[in-house]
Amino acid sequence: MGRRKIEIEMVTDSSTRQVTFSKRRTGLFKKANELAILCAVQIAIIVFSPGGKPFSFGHPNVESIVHRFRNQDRTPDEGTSKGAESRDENTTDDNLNQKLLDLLKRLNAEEKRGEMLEKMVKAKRAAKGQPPVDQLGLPELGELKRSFEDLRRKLRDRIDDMEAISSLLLLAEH
Amino acid sequence: MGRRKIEIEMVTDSSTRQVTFSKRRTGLFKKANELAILCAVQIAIIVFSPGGKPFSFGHPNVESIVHRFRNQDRTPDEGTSKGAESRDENTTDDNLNQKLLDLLKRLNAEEKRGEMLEKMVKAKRAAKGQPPVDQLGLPELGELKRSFEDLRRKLRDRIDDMEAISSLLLLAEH
DNA sequence: ACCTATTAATAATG
DNA sequence: TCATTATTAATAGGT
Repeated sequence: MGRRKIEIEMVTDSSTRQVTFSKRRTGLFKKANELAILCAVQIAIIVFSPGGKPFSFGHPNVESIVHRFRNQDRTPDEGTSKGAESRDENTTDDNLNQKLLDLLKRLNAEEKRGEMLEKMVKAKRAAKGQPPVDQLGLPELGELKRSFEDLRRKLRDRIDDMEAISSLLLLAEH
Repeated sequence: MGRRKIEIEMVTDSSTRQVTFSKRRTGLFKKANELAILCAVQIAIIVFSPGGKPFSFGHPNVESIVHRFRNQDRTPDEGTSKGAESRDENTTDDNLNQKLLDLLKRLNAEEKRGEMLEKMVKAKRAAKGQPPVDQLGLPELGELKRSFEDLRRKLRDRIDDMEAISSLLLLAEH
């Protein structure tokens, strides 16, 4: 739909590619907005430009949709209301209970990890008098970084768990 | 672009709305795929149908893009390499050092908080024999939920800190 | 940024 | 949901 038809393959000229990206990103976000309004649905788009810059569109916003997606909350409004739906509340509450236990287990694991990091830094400091972190050797720096990244990953998972639990608690509250 | 022009407002007839959703979702994903290929970029779309069912498109996949977005990793290839940039490394490293200390302080604070939660649950269990969480009274449930939400907030903050630290460590590694 | 010839998406219909 | 097609909307290339 332009002056001539183009093949769907990488645009080789980087300047042209950037222009194409801008135009098509605009078009895509416009389409997404129309879809959201026409059909009253939630939608999120994340795209990184050729230069690595993030662009996003969200209706109503990106985070809530990512969150909903991660928690896979199916809320089909297809209201085939079948009254008296086999009270499987026990299952739900068992899940909640199990999730709490898992969470606490992870809390302990990560406390240990946090202590490890702390010890590591302290050991380094003790060994070299009062050397700030920038005095650490390259290998240790790498190790420290990996530890942080690992811890961060675990924390993210834990946050997801907590969100799930919060939801369940909210439900339990009526 | 159909037999007649339509206004961008919610389609009232639910059947028509579902059809519109299907068609436009297909079109949107196709456009997203073209954008990804033409411009060699990463893109993710999450959309919930009018019935609440999740649909997603990801190039190369949704999760990695959401992750990259959350970590806000800017990797602009705009290589305006200015050599020898005024060595303010001391400032940077002092910041890093301070951030590490702050982080460790928070780690301790949250370990305590985690223990509190654990104690709370245990106390409840002890008091009532072996009652699962669903046996907690409403006030206690609310309290537990608030604790979780508070802890979650703190964890989020800590993740931000850790990301900053990771970046700094990456820089320090050259 | 803007223009516009041309292609592509899609609303209505079967 | 699938196919057709009249019509509108997006956009490639040029300025």
